[in-house]
Amino acid sequence: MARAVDRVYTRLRADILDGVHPAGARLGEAELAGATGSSRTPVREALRRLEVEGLVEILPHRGARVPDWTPEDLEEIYDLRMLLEGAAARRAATRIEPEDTARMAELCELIERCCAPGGAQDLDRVAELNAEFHGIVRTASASGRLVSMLNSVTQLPLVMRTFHRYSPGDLDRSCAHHRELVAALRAGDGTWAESVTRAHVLAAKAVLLRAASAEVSAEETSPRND
Amino acid sequence: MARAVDRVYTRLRADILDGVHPAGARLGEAELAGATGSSRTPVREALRRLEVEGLVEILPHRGARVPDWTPEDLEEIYDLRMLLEGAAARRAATRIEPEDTARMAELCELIERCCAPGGAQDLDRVAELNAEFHGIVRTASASGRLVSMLNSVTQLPLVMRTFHRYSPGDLDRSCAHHRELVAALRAGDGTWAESVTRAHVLAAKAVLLRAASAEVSAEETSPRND
DNA sequence: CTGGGGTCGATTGCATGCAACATAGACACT
DNA sequence: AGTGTCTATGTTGCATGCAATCGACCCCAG
Repeated sequence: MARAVDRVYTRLRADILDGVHPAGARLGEAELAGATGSSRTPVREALRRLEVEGLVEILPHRGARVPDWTPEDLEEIYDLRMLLEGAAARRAATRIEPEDTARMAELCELIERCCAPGGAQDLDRVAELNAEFHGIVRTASASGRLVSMLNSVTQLPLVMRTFHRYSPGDLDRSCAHHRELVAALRAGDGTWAESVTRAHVLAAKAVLLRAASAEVSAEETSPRND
Repeated sequence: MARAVDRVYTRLRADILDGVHPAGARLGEAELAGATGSSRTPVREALRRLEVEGLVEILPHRGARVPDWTPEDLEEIYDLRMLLEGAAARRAATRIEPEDTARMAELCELIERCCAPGGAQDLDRVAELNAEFHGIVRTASASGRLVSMLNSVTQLPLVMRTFHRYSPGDLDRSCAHHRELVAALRAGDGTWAESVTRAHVLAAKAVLLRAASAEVSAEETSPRND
C-alpha cells in the first residue's frame, strides 16, 4: 500500500461503506486531497476507480457524489447477487478444500454466538464474520471475474449494514442457511450449494425490502429534518 | 465526447478490440499521449478505466500491457456470459417491446444473408449485426448493472472476432438460435428465452475451445515467429 | 414581485515538472 | 563461467499551475 492512490482509494471506499460520506454527499477533489494529505491527482484516480465500481457517480465538470439507491436498484442488485453468489457456490462445491469448510463451520459458531440476543450480541462483528464466510466461498469458486462482479454488488453501504435490520427469526434462518451451505459444500453438491445460496440471498432481499417500505411509511408520518 | 479522456479512452478501447494492440503489447503513457495528441494525464485516466474493465493490466511502476488470455480465462468468461446473458434474456422476455422484436427479426434476415457462403459473405458485418441483436436483448433487460457486467465479458478481442472461426454448420445453428430467441421473447416466455440463450452461448464457447486447441497443436508443429 | 441576462467565484480538466521506482546492462568478484 | 552488485536510463507516480466550464448570485427590466 505504498502508493498514495491506494491509500486514498482504500480510505475513501471505507468511508463511503461506513456511511461517513452519506448518500448524496458531495466529494470535492481539493477537499479530499487535504483530508488525505495528498494532492488532487491520486484523489482523482481513486474517484474514477470508485465510479466504475458504482460507489460514486461523477458528472463532467461538476464533481463526484455518493449516489443514492432507489428500490429498483435494490431489486437489480439482489437479483444479480442471487445469480452470481449462487454460481460461485456451485463452482466452489467441486473445488473447495476441507480446511476451508472447517473454517466456515468455525465461523458459523462465532456468528451464532454474536447473534444471540443479550449483552454479547454484536451485529457489526456478525457482518464482519459473515463477510469472511462468504468470502471463502467466493475465493473457492476460483474465478477472479466472478469475485470482482460479486464485490460490485455486495460492497455497498446498503448491503454492508444489513444485519441491523434482521429480526431474531431472520438471524436464525441466516445461520441455518450457513450451516446448510457448509453441508452442501462438504458433500460436493453444486446444485445443493447453489440452491441454498440463492435462498439465502433472496431472504436477505426480503428483509431489506421490508425494512425499506417501513422506512418510507415512517418518513410519510414524520418529515425528515435536513 | 468533448473531453480528451473520452477521446483517448474510446480510441484505445477500439484499438485493443480491433487488435491494433495485440495481446502482450506494451502501452507506454508518453507514447499514447503522442499518438492521441494529448498529454499523459488523460491517457493515464483512460488506462485506469480500461484496467477495471479488464482490457489492460497495469503493474505498479511498470506500466500497462494488453493481457493475454488463457484457456481458463475463456472458460470463466463464457460461463459468466452464459449466466448473465441468460438472465438478461429472461428479464427481457417480460419487458421487451414489439418494435424491438421486429428489429431483431429483421436482423436475423440480414445476418443470414451475410452468413451465406459465397461472395456476399461478410463475417465482420455479421459480428456487427450480431452485436446489435444481442444489444437489444440486453437493453430490454432494463438492468444497467447487468448490461455493464455483460460488456465486461463480451467486449473482448477474443470474443469480438469469434465469427471467423465458425463453420457453416455453426453459423446455421447460431441463426436458428436467433430465430428461436425472437420466438421466445414474443411469447413472453422467460425460461424459454433463457434456455435458448444459454445454449447459444455454450455453442459459441465450444467453437472457441475447438479453435483454441487446434491453434495449440498447430503451434506445436510449427513454432511461431515473434 | 418575478423572470432573464450577465458576471463572478469555485471546481474540474488538462498540461507539465520533478522525484521515486524498476529494469537492463556492465563490471567486478568468486 | 557464473553470480552478485552497482549504475544508468527510461518509465511511472505525484504535485502543481493554468485554462475551461458550471453554478450561483446579483442586477435590472417588465
